[in-house]
Amino acid sequence: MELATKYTPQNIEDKWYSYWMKNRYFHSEPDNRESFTIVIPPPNVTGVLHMGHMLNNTIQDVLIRKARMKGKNACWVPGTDHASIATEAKVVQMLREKGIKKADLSREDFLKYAWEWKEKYGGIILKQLEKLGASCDWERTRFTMEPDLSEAVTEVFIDLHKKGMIYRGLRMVNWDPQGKTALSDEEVIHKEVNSKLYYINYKLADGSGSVTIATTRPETILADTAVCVHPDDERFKHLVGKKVLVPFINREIPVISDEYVAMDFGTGCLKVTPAHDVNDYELGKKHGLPVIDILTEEGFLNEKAEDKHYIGKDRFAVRKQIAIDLEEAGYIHKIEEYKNQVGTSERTGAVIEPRLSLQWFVDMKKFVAKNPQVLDAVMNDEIKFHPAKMKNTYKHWIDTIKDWCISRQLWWGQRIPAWYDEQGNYVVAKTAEEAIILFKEQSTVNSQRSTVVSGQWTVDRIRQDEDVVDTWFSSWLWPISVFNGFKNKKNADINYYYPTNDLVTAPEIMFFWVARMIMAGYEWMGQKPFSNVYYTGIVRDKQRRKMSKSLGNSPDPLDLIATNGADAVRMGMLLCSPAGNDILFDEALIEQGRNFNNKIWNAFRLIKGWEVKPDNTFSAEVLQSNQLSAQWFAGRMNDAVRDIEEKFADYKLSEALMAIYKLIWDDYCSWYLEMVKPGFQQPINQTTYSNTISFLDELMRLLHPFMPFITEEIWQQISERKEGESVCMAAYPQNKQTKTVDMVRVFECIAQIRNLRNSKGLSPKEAFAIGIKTTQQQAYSPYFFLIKKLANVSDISFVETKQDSAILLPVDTDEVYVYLQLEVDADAEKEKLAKEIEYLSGFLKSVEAKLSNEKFVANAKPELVEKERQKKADAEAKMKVLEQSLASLK
RNA sequence: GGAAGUUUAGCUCAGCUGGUUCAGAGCAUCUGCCUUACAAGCAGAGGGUCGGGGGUUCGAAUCCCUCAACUUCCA
Repeated sequence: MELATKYTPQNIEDKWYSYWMKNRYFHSEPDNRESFTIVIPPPNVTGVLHMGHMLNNTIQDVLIRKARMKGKNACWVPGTDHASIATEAKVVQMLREKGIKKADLSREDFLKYAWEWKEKYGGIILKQLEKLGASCDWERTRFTMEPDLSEAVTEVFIDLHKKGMIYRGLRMVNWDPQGKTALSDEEVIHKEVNSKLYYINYKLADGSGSVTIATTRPETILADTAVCVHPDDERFKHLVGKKVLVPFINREIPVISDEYVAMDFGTGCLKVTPAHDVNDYELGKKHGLPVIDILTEEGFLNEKAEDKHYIGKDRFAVRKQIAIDLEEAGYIHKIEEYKNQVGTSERTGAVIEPRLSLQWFVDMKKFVAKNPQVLDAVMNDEIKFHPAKMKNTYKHWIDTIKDWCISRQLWWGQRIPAWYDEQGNYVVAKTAEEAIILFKEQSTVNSQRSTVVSGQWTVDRIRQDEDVVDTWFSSWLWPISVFNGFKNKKNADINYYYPTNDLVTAPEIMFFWVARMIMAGYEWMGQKPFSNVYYTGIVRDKQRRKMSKSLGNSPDPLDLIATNGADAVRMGMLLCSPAGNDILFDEALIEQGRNFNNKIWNAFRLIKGWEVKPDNTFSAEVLQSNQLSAQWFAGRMNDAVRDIEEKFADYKLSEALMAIYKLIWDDYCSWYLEMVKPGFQQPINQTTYSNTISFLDELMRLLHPFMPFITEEIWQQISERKEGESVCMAAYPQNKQTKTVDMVRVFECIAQIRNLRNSKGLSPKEAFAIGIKTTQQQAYSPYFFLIKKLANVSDISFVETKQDSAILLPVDTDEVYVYLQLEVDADAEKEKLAKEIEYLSGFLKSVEAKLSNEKFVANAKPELVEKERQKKADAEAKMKVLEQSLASLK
């Protein structure tokens, strides 16, 4: 059957993925082999595959496939996380489209809809990963909200609470008025925005004048409870202790002094709004100021704002309106353009409102103090970061760690296992029944302390906390919970797979996830969760812009796969992504991958088309040449395998891939295949054919982790394979001791002749004879056949002197004479030679300078000095050749 | 405002603990070829004062100082 000249991945990829699945190659069960485990960074159930996922999962797949071929028991656990805010928003929107309001639903009904939604759409992203070729153990797919994993979350919450590392407290938190929930610090993204700085006059209550404050948030003046100046500020000293009136509502508030105020910012007078600013809150606490919260959970002004013009309106609408009103009423001193940082919600994009509320927190300082390995393991490389520079950022975060706000005012997620009685006392327990027991115990303890706590505790008289925990509070348990390490601490899976080996993730979630997994690992397993963390870059477009839906600059990965094949896309992504560097994605990269596919495909076509005959029907010359060629390539491959192994060890995947690319394209295709290729419609000898096939077999195995599909297709075709065999499970090539063949001079000779043809415009079809002057005939004599074949030379002989008409080509320290009746441009030749002599003499001079420098000879390592001497000798020999040929031109 | 990182060819990046005239790879570019595996290809070629300045050293892309630009993280 004739094979097409172009490789078409489409049918091939689906065919092999089904084959792999059918044979369950990706499924892992504990056995006596060494384990190699990766847990996927669970994508959101709401997610669809984007370029970042492509990169991230390609890398994981390369690592896991390689480990599998190395004979390890490879297990890549897939799954998704429930993404409480994002999913809840999606479900709310879906309901709205159906005309249902969330507020009209009970929690149970809402969750029913949410689960329905999850069942319908939650698996999309995992299906998409199959297209990429991801070799996940799909039988182990987990979801952060499935019962076992949820139970782990509850247990961990209770455990931490018992250990005193979870507390409930009234704090200033990051409030997302759109999601109507608190967020952790990590979920807030600071953005610089253009805004305005309003200078507003506050009248003194005694009528003796006014003070001017500066603010970017004039709507919050209605929540002001003081004006503050610096105690050393001479301008305002006389005002301290007086009262000023809040515009419009004329509330009397004091002028206080505190060193917190920056005298040189704005007017030096700061309005203090404890309910709506973190710093003001602290200031308020210090000075005993009242807290007036004028905002609702949606960010609308409430009745505490007093002025009915503004009550019930959105904070931004009020900001505009009040600015106008203040101006009209003559309160505005001036308005300046101003750039400031505004926190926004990572999920909804809403501007974050600092809000005082009662939330649950993890005491992170205590946690880290209890588990010092969290920092130490990373710093001493027990957990290696790739690239290592990420350690700095990690350390900084740990050193300045802040408490983690884990409660979310949502329904989609694990409900906080805290129970309240009618007096507002609470206990933390798994079930209502257990809570009641705890309440009773607590009451006994309390009454012994003679504090009488009244109350009857029954299931219907206590209520569970309405809130759920942060999704990351599930995710940080992932490497443990996917193996049921909480449910059954000693089960076979967790014993076998934990700690996992590699984690591949984006640097953006180092704090969200990586750091917290490390914390959880030490706290509950007493061990690190993984040994290596590979941080991928961010996928950007050519203009370095982050790829995003809103910019529309991201190609659809599935389209890319459909048109170019997964192998091409994988290669395109990997080639340009050294660890930790952003990748500037360009479809031209995929083209390179596609071309590479095609190159491999055509090499395969060539070999497949050969007619094979027994060795004894070939001349000794051909047999010897082919044997040497095979030896040479075996040596090259062996070097490459070693090199690739080193690059893998350093997690330099793009370099490893490049090494394979060059091995296949340059060494195998451009050199080896050309060396052994028989003439048109000529047969090839059996031994060479077998060698060529086994080389290709090995190359396919080397490349398989990067380009799984084409390698499988070809691997299956080049030899008889048994049912159930796959390159997935074939042994990864290993470095072995082989006899290397030095063909450097032969290659250079060929290159020089080709170069001559090129520069002289000679047809490659026109053969000519050459003579070689060398002291090392054995470097050439076995290769006459090859030189003739690859450089189209008709005859080769060793000579002592150059014929007048011959053209001289320097090859190392040898001379190659080309016998051609050719007009030689003597001047141009002379110039060329002169240039080279000049270069060499410069080189010699620098070497001699080194050698005559006593300090160099004295200080440098002896082998280095020896090397320099060798360099000198070589250069001198080469110089002689050049000078002779220059002389011969004269 | 605090911290870290980056700066090497047109582009993306390698260059470890100083030591081949050390400046390298892929892509792109240019030249010549439809040579029956592949034009998605073949054979070649050209491209860089290693961000600027200063220092240490026999010797600096590599170490130190300084300036500049960019990026990221934290507040």
